[in-house]
Amino acid sequence: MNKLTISQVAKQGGVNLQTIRYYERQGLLAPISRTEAGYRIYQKDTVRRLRFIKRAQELGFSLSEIKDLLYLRLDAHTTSADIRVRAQAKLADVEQKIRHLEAIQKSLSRLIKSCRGCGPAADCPILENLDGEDFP
Amino acid sequence: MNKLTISQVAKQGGVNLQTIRYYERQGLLAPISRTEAGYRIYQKDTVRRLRFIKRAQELGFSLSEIKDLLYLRLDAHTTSADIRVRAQAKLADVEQKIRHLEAIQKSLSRLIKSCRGCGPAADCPILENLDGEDFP
DNA sequence: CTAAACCCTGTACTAAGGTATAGAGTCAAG
DNA sequence: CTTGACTCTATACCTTAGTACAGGGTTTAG
Repeated sequence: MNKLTISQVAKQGGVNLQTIRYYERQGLLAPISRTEAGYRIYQKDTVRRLRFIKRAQELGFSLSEIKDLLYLRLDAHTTSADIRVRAQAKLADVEQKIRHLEAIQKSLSRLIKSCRGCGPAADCPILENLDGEDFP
Repeated sequence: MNKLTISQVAKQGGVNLQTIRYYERQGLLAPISRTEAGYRIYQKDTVRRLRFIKRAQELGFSLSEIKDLLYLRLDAHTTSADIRVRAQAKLADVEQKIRHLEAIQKSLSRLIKSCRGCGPAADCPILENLDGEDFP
């Protein structure tokens, strides 16, 4: 048998059962058919797709971006270059976030250095800085 | 006059009027009093506090953390060291996020390098990797 | 035959940080 | 006195990625 119920898919994919239905609503995952009673029927392949989704998420892709990737893959006109473009855009995205966080890191480090950590909070250079006026 | 209406505060603070009320609900900002009709009355000081909130947000603090900072500052027992501890925790937090994103960056870069960008999507090493099985 | 275990749909809830709208009251100018 | 600008509260909506529950139908084991 190659057929799976929703709970088997969830268990094998390591996700919550509700998540499967959620992915279906989001257009990421569909059962191949239904039983007469309306129960969803899946193939073994679905577990593979779940893994695809999880890995892409780990790389920072959102569900809607992952949906795009999945549809791109289905389209015979899609080339390897098309996929690479998505990956490059995501990389640029991630690098942007890193730069932003590094700027925050620098500011925080500077503030922490400026604070000797003694005296009342009223004199704390960190709070003074947040208050504005004086510091850059 | 040192009194401000809600829309004056919003304009001077560069935020939406609704945001002022939202911050009040979150315990970050309170009017000094109300008119007989129930209109909020603020001081000039409120604009300073708004600036405090915005700067702290830029440093990656959440509103609830900012609320903590504000209450800490009000407490006469709070020392400069208490504030520094918060800043250090936030710095650790930010550095953790940077490391996470750098790991993603590495994986994406590796995948992009592995893809020559030609041929059909079916042969794309990026998609193959997401599918699993072979690659780490 | 019945109870447990499963499945269905639809809805509501979570975090965070707001934004928008409805319906009502208030205030100042002309 | 009316119009427009302002304010009030309460509620709903947005994003993302799910989770939970209610109320019902189905399937399977004993």
